[in-house]
Amino acid sequence: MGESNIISSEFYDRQVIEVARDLLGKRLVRVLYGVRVSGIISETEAYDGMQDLACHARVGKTKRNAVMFGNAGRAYVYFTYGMHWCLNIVTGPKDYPAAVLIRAIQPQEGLEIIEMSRGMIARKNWTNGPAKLTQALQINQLQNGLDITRPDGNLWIESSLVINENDVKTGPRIGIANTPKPWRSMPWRFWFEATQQAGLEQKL
DNA sequence: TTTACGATCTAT
DNA sequence: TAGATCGTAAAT
Repeated sequence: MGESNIISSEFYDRQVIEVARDLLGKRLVRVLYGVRVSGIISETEAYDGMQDLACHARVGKTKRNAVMFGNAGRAYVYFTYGMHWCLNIVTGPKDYPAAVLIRAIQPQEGLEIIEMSRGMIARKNWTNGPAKLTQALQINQLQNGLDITRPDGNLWIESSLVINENDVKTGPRIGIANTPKPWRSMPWRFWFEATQQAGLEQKL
């Protein structure tokens, strides 16, 4: 099922900032009902260790954030705002809590399943937010701690587009207004405009 | 046990 | 711009 180019743990076992940038253009793949459901990662954010006061790990290791303290290449899926699930990929060495939040994807495969998962919502709003894409790909607490460097969990990331440095935008992370400086303004959000990417716009 | 607050989304 | 909605971690 096209699993030959699954990204391996070496990719994730690096500085979280680098991984967050390099995940742009990669393909997030979910297998549901035996069908590939996928999208190109178009927006990410890096959360970097206990000193980063926007990171869940700032309070130390807890039951909730324990996965972040584990090996790179695992899914850290957390529940927030009483109703939403968000997907992160753990990076860096064991016992260093860092992860990349996947904030948006551009749908590519399994559009019927995405439409079914998202209900009667405008197509452009299917997966343009961290809790929207988990809804679209049916990701929840069952995927927390999952090894995404293997195909058997039905969730992984494949190499795909290469995004030019000129097309990468950066800025402060979203939704952390109460986080102290300098962490509130660190430019650790990465994204690219999908329509600028040749080959991708035709598929959108 | 109680409280305050979210790494958000949606309708208004 | 505000309401939904509840797990989590710290305070009581």
